[in-house]
Amino acid sequence: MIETVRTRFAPSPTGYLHIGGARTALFNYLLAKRLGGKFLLRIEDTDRTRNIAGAEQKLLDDLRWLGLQWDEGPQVGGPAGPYCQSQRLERYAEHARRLLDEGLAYYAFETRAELDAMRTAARQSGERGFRYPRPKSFPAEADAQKARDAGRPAVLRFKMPERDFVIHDQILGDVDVAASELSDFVIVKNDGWPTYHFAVVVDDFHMKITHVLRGQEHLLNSANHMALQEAFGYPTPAYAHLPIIFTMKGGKMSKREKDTVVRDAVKTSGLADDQAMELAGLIDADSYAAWKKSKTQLEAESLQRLASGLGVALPEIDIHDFRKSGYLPEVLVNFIALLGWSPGDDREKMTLSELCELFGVERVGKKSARFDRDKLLSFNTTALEAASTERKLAAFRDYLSVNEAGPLTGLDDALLERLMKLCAGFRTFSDIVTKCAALFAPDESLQYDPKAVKKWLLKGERPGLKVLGELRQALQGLDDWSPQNLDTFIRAFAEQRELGLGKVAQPLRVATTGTTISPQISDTLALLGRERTLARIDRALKQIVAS
RNA sequence: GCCCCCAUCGUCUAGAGGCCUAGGACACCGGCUUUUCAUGCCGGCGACAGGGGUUCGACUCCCCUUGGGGGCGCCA
Repeated sequence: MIETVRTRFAPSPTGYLHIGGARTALFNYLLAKRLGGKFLLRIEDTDRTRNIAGAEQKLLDDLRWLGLQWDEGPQVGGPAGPYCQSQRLERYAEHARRLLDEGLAYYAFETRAELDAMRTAARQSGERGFRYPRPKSFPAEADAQKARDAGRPAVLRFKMPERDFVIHDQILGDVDVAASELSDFVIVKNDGWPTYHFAVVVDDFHMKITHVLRGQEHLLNSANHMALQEAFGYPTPAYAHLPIIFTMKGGKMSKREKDTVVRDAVKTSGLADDQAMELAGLIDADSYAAWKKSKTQLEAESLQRLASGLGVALPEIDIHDFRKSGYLPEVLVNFIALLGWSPGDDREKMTLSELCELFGVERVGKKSARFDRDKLLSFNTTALEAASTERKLAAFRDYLSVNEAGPLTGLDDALLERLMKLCAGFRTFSDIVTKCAALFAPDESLQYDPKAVKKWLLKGERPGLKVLGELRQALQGLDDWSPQNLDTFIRAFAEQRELGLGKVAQPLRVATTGTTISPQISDTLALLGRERTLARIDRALKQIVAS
């Protein structure tokens, strides 16, 4: 009988799904679909200190948003559940018991500080990395209790076989791991919870996982896992270690990139420390100093506050970031698929179902892939252009739903559709917002971009202001406020004064939107309506002349 | 420091010894379209890291060097 292919994605609930995780999830999903198997989702929440409330739900939402629905896992169930490791503790305990009874695991009582000291010493003196010194004889159960009573930690370590391992990797080929590189690693923590290495082996077996696709940073871990599988008599799944995703600068793409961007912005802005701290809403000068020296990361909210205070945009890292920026999920899926994989020809644009047909581990490369935001943007632009109105409308609504309420939030479908038409060529939904938000904001809140005002209204002899005044008068007499008529009117006006259209449109645009960016001017005015257009021009005339 | 992985245009990649004068996409540069922004269209620039082998022949195979990256947790 041919074994059913079963893959899994096993994130830990520490935040939103990020690009690297999404790629891993996607490849596992594709492999399962390609081979007619099942894709499972498992939550690895064995680190109680790192678990973040609500993160699991976010993870699931992001996965679903991408269209990567799991066949078994949280919220859908399945025969191998529960699918949260925190709900499978008895199983790990049984397995630990088994190893302990067979003399394949033993208690260890070092504190973290002691271990740190041992590691430092090992790294300084020896050429080898640190290996935990296995005791001649293993402590008894009673010793563990004694240690705990004395306030010492008690963990369980696995007795690593003294031999080399060969990882048969479907992407990298055979990778040798020397015995000297392996050590008696911890399988049960002091709090009684399993470590990742331990839980993953137990669960992958009981969930009948046949293929494990994960990031290359896990490569050497596989030896640990194989040793454990051997100890339990469990088969080793097929391994495939995916190339790491880099930032354009090189180096693993991680949330840290956000810190880097803001840190650099703080430095170039020359902002004083106390001002920066106030912006970020921080009170602890020491932790701020540590952050500034790249030693720590700021928590998301402070980072966001600091970034917007400095007027810099945080780079998108999490899938949710891209969603908020107005990317299409199908584009993200398409683009992420190309990070380390290619169909083998010049084809680049593919839907999820096409990917399901085409995907294969054989075509996954070994080289790490840089995440090229420009190319993603281009993909999004093209896809948006090609998408049906219904699709775009739904996506636009989704975009608005994940962004804080703005001027466009309450608009009806007809209006949103109209905006998309007027903004043809937009690259993300955010483009539409930047282009149209001013039109739906209250007149009083209008901000004038000083540069735009200077260039189009105040420069030289102020021809712009003069034109605007004349325009105001002429517009006053115009009753048919349709875009067509406005267009005719503006063209005629320009022709009459022998002015280029820009000389007419730009002063109008600045006066009515405060910026040089908006839909075509006739549409801009039509959208605004007669009264508001005139009111805005009056307001501009008054404010700018006064300045 | 030690171990492991990787190496084709700036970036993602095609290339499985002769198909390569190395193809595509993004970026970039130039031009066109244009009332702003953004699209769109046309054209251009642009790579086999270096050195040794193997072979009639190497981008493709082997070795070394160099460069890049990852791992070395009671994180996953």
